[in-house]
Amino acid sequence: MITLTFPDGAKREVENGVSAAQVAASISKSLEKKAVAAVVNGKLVDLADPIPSDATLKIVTRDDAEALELIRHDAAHVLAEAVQELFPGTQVTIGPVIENGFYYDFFRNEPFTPADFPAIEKKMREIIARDKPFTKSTKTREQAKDFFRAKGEMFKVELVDAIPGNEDIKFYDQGGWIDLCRGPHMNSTGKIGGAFKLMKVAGAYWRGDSKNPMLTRIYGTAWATDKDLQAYVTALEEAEKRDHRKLGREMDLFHFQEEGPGVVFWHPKGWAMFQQLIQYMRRRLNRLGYDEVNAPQLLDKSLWETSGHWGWYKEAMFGATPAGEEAEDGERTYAIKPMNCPGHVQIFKHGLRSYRELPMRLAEFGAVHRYEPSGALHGLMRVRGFTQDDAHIFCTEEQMRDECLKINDLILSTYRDFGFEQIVVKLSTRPEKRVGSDAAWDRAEKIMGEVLEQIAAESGGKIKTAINPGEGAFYGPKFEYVLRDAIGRDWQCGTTQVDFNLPERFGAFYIGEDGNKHVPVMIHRAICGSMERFLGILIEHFAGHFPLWLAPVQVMVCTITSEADAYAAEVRDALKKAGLRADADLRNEKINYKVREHSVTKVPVILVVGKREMEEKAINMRRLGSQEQKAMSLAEAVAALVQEGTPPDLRNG
RNA sequence: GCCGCUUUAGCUCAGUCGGUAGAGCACCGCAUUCGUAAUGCGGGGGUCGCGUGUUCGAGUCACGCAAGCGGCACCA
Repeated sequence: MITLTFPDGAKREVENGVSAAQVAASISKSLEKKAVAAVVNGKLVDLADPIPSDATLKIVTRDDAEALELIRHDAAHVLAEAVQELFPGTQVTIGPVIENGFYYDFFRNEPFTPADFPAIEKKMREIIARDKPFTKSTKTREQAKDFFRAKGEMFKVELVDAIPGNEDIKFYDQGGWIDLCRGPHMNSTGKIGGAFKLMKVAGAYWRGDSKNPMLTRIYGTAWATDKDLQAYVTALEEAEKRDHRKLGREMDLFHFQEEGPGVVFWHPKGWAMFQQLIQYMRRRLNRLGYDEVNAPQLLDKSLWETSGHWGWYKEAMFGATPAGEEAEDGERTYAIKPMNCPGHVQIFKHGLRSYRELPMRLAEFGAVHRYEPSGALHGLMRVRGFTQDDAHIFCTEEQMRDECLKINDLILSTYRDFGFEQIVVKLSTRPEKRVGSDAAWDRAEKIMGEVLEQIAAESGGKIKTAINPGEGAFYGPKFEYVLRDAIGRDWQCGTTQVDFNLPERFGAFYIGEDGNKHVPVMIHRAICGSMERFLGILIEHFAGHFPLWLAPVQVMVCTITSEADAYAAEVRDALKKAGLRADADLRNEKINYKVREHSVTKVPVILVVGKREMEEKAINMRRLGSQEQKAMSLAEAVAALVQEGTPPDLRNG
């Protein structure tokens, strides 16, 4: 006999090796019917699995949170069966659960298209209606491979080979259709229900490697209830509405055009925001002992050979030579900078540096260009020309830890100023492609690891941390700061990279207290990362409804009749004089029309002026997203807007 | 870069079987001076992404290229 402990603490003695299904049946008829899987000792398992020893047991019903991933996983299997039934000869590969749904990768000479979805979904519903049980069996490695070879499923044969030797080769049968699977599954296909939908087709490399063949991936979403599915679809539509490319056009912030793939044309309004962002960062850096510099856009490629970038990243760099055939240095190849570090090392190297000058913090809003793969480009989020809020800190090894913590404070407080509270810090360790000795990497990673622990400890559990093995830069380990936006998407923005290599490669040194030459440690760091991308994130985070200090046009003064034109200009000028970005709409249009137009372009404050206001030196204020009207004197309005429009770093308290 | 899809007016989109292009908004003009999300009337605007081919004839069909979109891969 074994003892089972239920979530409520109740215990029960049962025969050794009974299944959760039998336990459920022994508790009640209704539980037997509702049970779809079980959690044994914290692990999700099949309902039919025998329970070998004393354990905690939770019977999972379809309504439980644990069932959702099973619904999705089971749906992936049903998708594969449906596809093979409809399109014989299609090979199946893998079909995992992902956030909000599942996908399945198929190999077929003809690609699928969304036009195939209705037929596939119909077939899936048929299979679900059959409500066949999922039954598990195991095969030996050879049996498994023979089984798939016989069916021409060559990708599956490869998968069998990839399963670690100590693991069972498990199969799930769902009414005759059988797939290799680690499990677990619910007890029958009928439990999947109807709240699923195929979403899109896409290409994906077999086993995630671009050297492998391309498969066709079908993505689906699946939920416990139709209501959840509908909520998800609605959320997607909402996300689409705040797409920064759409808002960028509607708000007249920027554009792209064919002659400049991946480079931004910033319009006056977008550039106003860009400048606000830079000025905010600049003020913060000034107070923290950074010196702003500017290094050349174009430098002889030898500098990048020295840094190692030419070796690793040549394919992703823009080269440049003089265009005239008669040019004196026609033979020389320059590179447009993809990074600011070599430039900053040159500034550090210029003149003899003393340990007294350390830490030396050189900051630059550096425009860099990278030849990103065409398929990677995505609005402002991934571009070929962008501006980094970059800085390099030259310091001693002893100062490194403290500098990393200061950078951490700067990054976290910056994100807070923009309303990002949920942040994850990840430590990326040495990649395969790297420079420098293992001893140097050991030291750097050790210190970074300790700093990471300190960051987590000091945040009181608010900041989550993680390790990304092998994801570091080629010259050193790095912290990646990932923030979560208003609709739950994660973005990697800030980064801190510790570098024991580049200063040495460039022959940078300082004179120490002992009178000898020492190589400094270099810390690379960015807060926003790319200003373009950060603005894209802000646009989507705020859905265009920016806080007043960031809004491209802060105030629009609208007249009701032309009688008030002169007064409206006076109001606008008063606002401008107070440092606000204001404009006046004196067009001969109805006030409804003006209110609508400026609301559509998301101007946060509309000041309406008519005869009444003109006579009283007053305004009538309307805020974006509200229909409320507030009458107040012009002086009051200016004072209130100046107060509200003050950037967070300049506010008192 | 890879797979798939898309590209028609500034924007959103229609355009049948291959017969020489259309709407709404925007823009311009006139009228209207009006109190918080679209005033009316009139007008101008397109080498149908670029190129080649098929055809008597191409926005429409084929091929190539480019850019964009959705993924994958990549992201110093």
